Amino acid sequence: MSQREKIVLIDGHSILNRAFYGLPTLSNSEGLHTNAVYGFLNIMFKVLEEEQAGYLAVAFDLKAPTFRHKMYEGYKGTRKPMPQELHEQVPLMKEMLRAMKIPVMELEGYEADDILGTVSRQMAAQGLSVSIVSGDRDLLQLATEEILIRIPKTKATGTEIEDYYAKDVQERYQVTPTQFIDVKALMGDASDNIPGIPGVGEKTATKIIAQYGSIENAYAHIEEITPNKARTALAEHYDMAQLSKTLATIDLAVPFELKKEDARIENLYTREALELCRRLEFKNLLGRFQNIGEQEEKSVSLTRVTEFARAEALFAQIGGQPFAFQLIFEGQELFGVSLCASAERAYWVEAEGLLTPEYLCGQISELIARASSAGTIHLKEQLAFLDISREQRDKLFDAAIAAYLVNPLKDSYEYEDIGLEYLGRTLPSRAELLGKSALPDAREQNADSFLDYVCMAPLTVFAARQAMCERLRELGMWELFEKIEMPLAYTLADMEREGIRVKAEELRVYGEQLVGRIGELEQQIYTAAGEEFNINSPKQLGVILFEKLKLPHGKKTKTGYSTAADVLEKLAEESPMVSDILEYRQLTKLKSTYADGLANYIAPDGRIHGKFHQTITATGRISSTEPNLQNIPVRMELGRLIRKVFVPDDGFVFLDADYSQIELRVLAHFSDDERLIQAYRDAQDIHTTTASQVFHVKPEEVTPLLRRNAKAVNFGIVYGISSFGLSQGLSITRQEAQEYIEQYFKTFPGIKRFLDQTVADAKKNGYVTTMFGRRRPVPELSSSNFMQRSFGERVAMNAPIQGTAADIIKIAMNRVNDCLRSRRMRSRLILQVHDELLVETATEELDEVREIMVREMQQAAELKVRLEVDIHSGENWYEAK
DNA sequence: GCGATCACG
DNA sequence: ACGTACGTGATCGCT
Repeated sequence: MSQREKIVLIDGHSILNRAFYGLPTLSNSEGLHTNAVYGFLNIMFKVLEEEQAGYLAVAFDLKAPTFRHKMYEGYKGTRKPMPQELHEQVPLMKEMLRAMKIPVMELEGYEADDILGTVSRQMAAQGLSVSIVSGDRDLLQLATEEILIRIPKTKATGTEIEDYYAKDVQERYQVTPTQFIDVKALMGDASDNIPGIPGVGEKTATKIIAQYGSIENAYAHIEEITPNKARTALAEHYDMAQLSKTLATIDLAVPFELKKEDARIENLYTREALELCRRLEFKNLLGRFQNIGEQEEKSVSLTRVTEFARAEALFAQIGGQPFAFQLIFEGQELFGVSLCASAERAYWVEAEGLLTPEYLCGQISELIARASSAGTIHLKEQLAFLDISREQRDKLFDAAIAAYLVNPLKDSYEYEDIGLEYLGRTLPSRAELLGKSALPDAREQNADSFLDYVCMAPLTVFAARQAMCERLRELGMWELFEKIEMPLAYTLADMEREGIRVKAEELRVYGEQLVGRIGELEQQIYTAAGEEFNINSPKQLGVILFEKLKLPHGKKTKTGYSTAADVLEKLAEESPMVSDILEYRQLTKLKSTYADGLANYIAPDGRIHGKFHQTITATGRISSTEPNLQNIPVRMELGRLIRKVFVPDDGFVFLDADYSQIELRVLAHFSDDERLIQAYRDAQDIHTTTASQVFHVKPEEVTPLLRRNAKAVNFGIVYGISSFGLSQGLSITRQEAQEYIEQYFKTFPGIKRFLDQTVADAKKNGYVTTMFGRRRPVPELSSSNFMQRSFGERVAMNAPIQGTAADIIKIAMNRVNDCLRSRRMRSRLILQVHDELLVETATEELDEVREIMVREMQQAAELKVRLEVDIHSGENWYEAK
């Protein structure tokens, strides 16, 4: 390897561009796009490591016109503007370079190319070996025997770099680097608006220059040039060719000087750069800042406590101080508890011997009772072990819920996410510390990492809590957090503990009935197809339907023909087999997901204890898993029958209450639209009223079809209307859908005003909010991609509506649950399905519970229209709907 | 692990 | 021109 000192010169905009288009969209919690900066840094680090260079500088273009503009007004005139997502990353990139003390070279009147050309010559003259990194092949003209041009390619497998010294250019393009200019001048360059010679492309240009060496020499031998077309073109446009050559020539004598010493790489990993990497959430790069991390690392002492007396002393010592804790468990089994009352000292008390799980849980409950506050992560999951009285509840702080409210778009709210976001610290994740091991194995195999792991959560929560609370206050979400979301954690824990009773035997019988019919259909389908195949494979089904049977195929998916229900329904007339397939699909769905699926979740107590999640959805709704009890069939009768196996305990009945069109009512409230509000005040059927007003017919003349259309429009409005979406929903043309929408907005001008205003505000702020202050960031709104931006607009319209409805039912859930429990009633809230609550009601409490549910649901929020609640009782969920 | 499909609000 | 209705989760087939 050469002993000469090396300098790397980077073509800033060009590499940012490459990185931007080569990497998927990436943004941090502030909604800043970061993929170009990230990709740039990766390319930069890769090159520096490969070359072991001691010097580095980056050149950028400036906005100001260059000498080329003065020479030729069309120069770069029609170039596409940089997309906003890339544009906003340019200042971030420069900030990062400044933070790393890397010189940024810019000069008014010149392009980065000219600076790179000039500086590369200066450096080479000082005896350095020079590499220029660019995505732009125009720079190949700068290659010499000493100056290397490096062109990175972002591929799926990583970044690969093409290297060009002068001889490599010759080899690859059959011309010298200098001649490369002449080639470009002849063929022109659309992206730079270099005009070139009409009719001359790369092939001809290369041939001419390879033969004659330059445009000038070619012109001197103009009569020899072939083909004829090229000869006449060059003869006619020689002036243009010379202008093009001047435009395409990189200026090597720019009045700019890079001082070698300024470009010396001292330490890229400065504190400022670390801060910026944290802000941009470049997790993978943080490891490079290890030294700083270590300097920052305060000495934290972790203590494992296994003796009863020491545990007693510890609990006594923590006393009434604010603290953070984490119960560590798997399933029902508690392994111990970690806790801390300072950021420097954490303890792990292992459940062992005299330190029984019951004792530890009792001690933690006791500490909570004595303390003014206690923090943890994922409180709901720990409540099974704790006994926290109603009065103690508001002392508890769940950092996952807080982090979710601050940014509901993340997919994880573990301690490492919180450490990074609120403390700027990269903490080792569970996978890094323990791998895939179960807790007892991890404890045995690596006691030190296990101790690190269990202490991580309380230390993080203790340190981050204040910042998190401040952030919630700044964002106007403190009350939402304190009054709705934290209490909800207890309500959800109660619901999960109660579960819902399921008649296992009846469920089995239901499944058996399906099996018979599924077998019949299967045979019919095979017969019609003339062969056996897997009907559940869209791929195989597509081949049968659209290739073998030659049925007309509708839309396609990425992987082939679509066989989705809406496509098949339009084909049902073509062949009875298609109807069989649709029925087959329906039945197998019921069998696998519901009959068999649900049976797997019935616990020994005869009940299903599904989980409700509070930190999943972008809008504030809760979600349900293991199993999902929020998507039990109801729309089709056969599916709906499954609800008969969901039954109340003996001596109880179900009371099921649901909000009537809560989202449209929320919209009426937000929009203040007189007609919509009046419609609700008059207690009319809202879809009929909409149909009557939009289609200008008397209410009594609204046909079922008109009502159906109006209903679809109302749905569309709530989803963030678009003519395309509505046309899909109604199977009509986009033009017709557009007319419906225009008519609708004419009828309800307040709604149009509100939706427009909401989108405008969202674009200005970058987020939307609900009635109770819940936020949803909408980073898609600043996208230059039409599809993404349109999605952002629909989200901006929908999230405040869906989110406010979610806020309201959460309030109602807390109140209903609290009311039942504080009155010491036997009835229990057991399910929530977005606009519906199910209470397992003691027979003797039926009237009282009905009153409580209706009252609390109606009064959960005060809107400009009444919140209507429909309520039904029954011996099972089917009857109670 | 991901796409297609379909169950719900 | 672009080409989707908003929000979820479970199951299946396939790579």
